[in-house]
Formats: sequence, C-alpha cells, structure tokens
Amino acid sequence: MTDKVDSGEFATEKNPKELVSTKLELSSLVSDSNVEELPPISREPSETKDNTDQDGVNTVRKHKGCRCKQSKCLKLYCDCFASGVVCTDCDCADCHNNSDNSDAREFALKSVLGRNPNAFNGMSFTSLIDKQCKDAPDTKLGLLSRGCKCKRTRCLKKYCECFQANVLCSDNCKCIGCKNVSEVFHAPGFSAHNSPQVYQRRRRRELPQRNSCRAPLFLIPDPSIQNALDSPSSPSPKLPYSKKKPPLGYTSTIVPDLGDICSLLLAASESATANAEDQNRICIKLDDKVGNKCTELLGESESGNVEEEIQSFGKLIELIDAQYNGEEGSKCKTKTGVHETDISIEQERAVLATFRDCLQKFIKSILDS
DNA sequence: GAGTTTGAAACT
DNA sequence: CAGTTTCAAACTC
Repeated sequence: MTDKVDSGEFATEKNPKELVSTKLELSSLVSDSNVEELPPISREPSETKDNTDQDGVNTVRKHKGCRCKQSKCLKLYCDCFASGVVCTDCDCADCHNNSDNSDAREFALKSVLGRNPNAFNGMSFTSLIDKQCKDAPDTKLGLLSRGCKCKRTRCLKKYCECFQANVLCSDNCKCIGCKNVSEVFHAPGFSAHNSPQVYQRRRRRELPQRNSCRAPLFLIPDPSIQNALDSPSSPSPKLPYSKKKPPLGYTSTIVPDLGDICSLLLAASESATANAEDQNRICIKLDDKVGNKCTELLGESESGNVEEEIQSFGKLIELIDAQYNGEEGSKCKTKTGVHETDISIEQERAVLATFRDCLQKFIKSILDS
C-alpha cells in the first residue's frame, strides 16, 4: 500500500476486538492537526436524503421488498419475514407472508420462535401478527447481536451482516480473518464522509495493487442503526461502538472523548507487537512510558476529574516529546523481522507530533469550556 | 441480465 | 453439535 506512506497508520491487530469502542477518525489527527478548520460533518440522515453515497449506491439500508422464490416468504431467508413484517410491494413468488395466508404465517412464526425466541429481535408472537412492512426500520437489524460467521469476505462485503449494517464485528461474531474491526487511520479518499463500503469501493477502483494495506474501516454506525439501537424495542445488543460520541475533528466545538483518544494511542502502541501482514505497513512503537501513561489515562478517563486528566495529558505530551526528540527512534518490525526505514520513523514521528498537537488542543478546549 | 459467490438458515 | 443443503442477496462479468 502506498497511500499509507503519505499518512501513517495506526494498526490494531493485537486483539482488535478489544478496541472496538475506538471510533476516532485518524485523518483528523494526522492530516490536519488544526481541528478548528475541519468542516463539520453532519451525521444526520438528511445528509444522505436519497440514501445514496457519492457513487450513487445505497448506503442506508431501508426495508425493501424481497424477491423470494421458494421459501414462500415464511422463512428467515426472507428479509420481510425476518423483519417480522408481511410482504408488501415485493417481487416474491408464491408469497404466504401476508394476511391471506395468516394461518401459514402464524405457524411459520411459531416455528421460528420455537427455534430461536429472539429471532425477531425479541418481538413476541402477538406483536408480529399484524406488523406491517412500513414498520420495519431495517431488515434483520435485531439479529446483529448474534454476530456474523463470515469466512471468506473478511467481513468487508455486504454478505456480512455486521458490515452491511455499518457496525463493527463484536465478540459475538465467529468470523474468520475479520477486518471489520477497529482500525483507524488516514488514507487519501478516506474521510468521515465515507462509509466503509464507499471507501472499499474506492480502494478497489483506485488502488488495485495487491499486498496493499488492509482496507480501513470507518467506525461510526449509520444514523438509522443508531436510532434503531436507541429505541426501547431494541434490547441493546452488544455493539462495538459507544453511542453519541462524535469522532474527533467533527466540529471545533465538540470535545473528543478522552477514552477514545487514549484507546487510539494505545492501539497504535499495541500494534507494534502484532505481526504485520503487510511489510509495507507502518506501525508505531511507543515506549513503555508512553504506553503506560495511555493505560493510566484510560483508567482515569471516567474519573470525572478534569484537572487530573489534563495533567495526565500534559505528562503524555511530555513523554511523546521525550521519545521522539533525540531519543531512540521508533521501531516497527515487519513479519520478516526487518526494521522499518528511517522514513517510517519520520512518519511515525510526524503522526505522534500531530497527535501531541491534538492533545494540546484538546486540553485547551477543556480549559476554554 | 445471467451466472457466480457468499453466508445465513434450515435440515440431517 | 457438526456437516450438508437450501436459499436469497451480493457481487461479477
């Protein structure tokens, strides 16, 4: 991958699912330390009124008619049935998921609920009887808590329910080679405006070379999903993101979450010990002092003591300066054990310097508020 | 638009 | 519970 050379990368290969709460966009850190100048990014649904991205592809999954041919829309293969609604305006064949076939439908509902009481996101049998298609907020949304089991797609295609729903894979997933985990870094064309799908398509189109760095994943769920998860009817599945925390750099007035910042830095630190799949990857090795400080900050991040947190950040800034100003350079081993070049070290230095600046701005924003 | 690939659901 | 089959959506050409 070449684009990362221009940007730097935080990799989180070491037990990445432990870091799923991290949802900062690194581009705001490494490409432009001046958070103030970043344009505000709306996460309101109105931003994508037609539910399409810049490629004209639907990015906000709405309930849509099914096209079942053999299941009679009475099995969970059917999106409508799986959503607990009857078919309307569908292209299905021999549909029995309607009021005309209420007996068959009820039997099917009972059958499915018998196998899995939570198959309809906790909805009871009676609540499913007359549920209309328009009531479905999103297909199979409630099933996300179950986790995916993807084997080949690395959870980077819409075959993966997690990826399709714009959420990260969680501990509930049993996927293999999952890449739908918390990875935050900056790359050209990757911005908060882009969903993972958008970015993946662009990478496929613009960066077809092999051995490139893994696809990045943007960590912010779709607003419709967020709304659905906030709804009382949804039993708060274990999801790899925290709610209502804007990513760093979204606006100049929003203070980034302390835990997120520390998670990001910790992720960068931990990545150095993980085996990099790609020799071209850039990892960041923080020395123990910085890493320990991050851990410390993580522990304190919910203390509520702003003064202590600011002091801790100040200490962290000092440690970063100490590590990268005259002391030994950072190290990043490839899987062949070869150290990265001085260029990489310089990039890491630049990333951390930017991160340091961001911390300073963060502190300032707290003091100003 | 047809054929292929994929992973969930259903089945054995 | 594991393996296989069925299914419909996603994807490719």
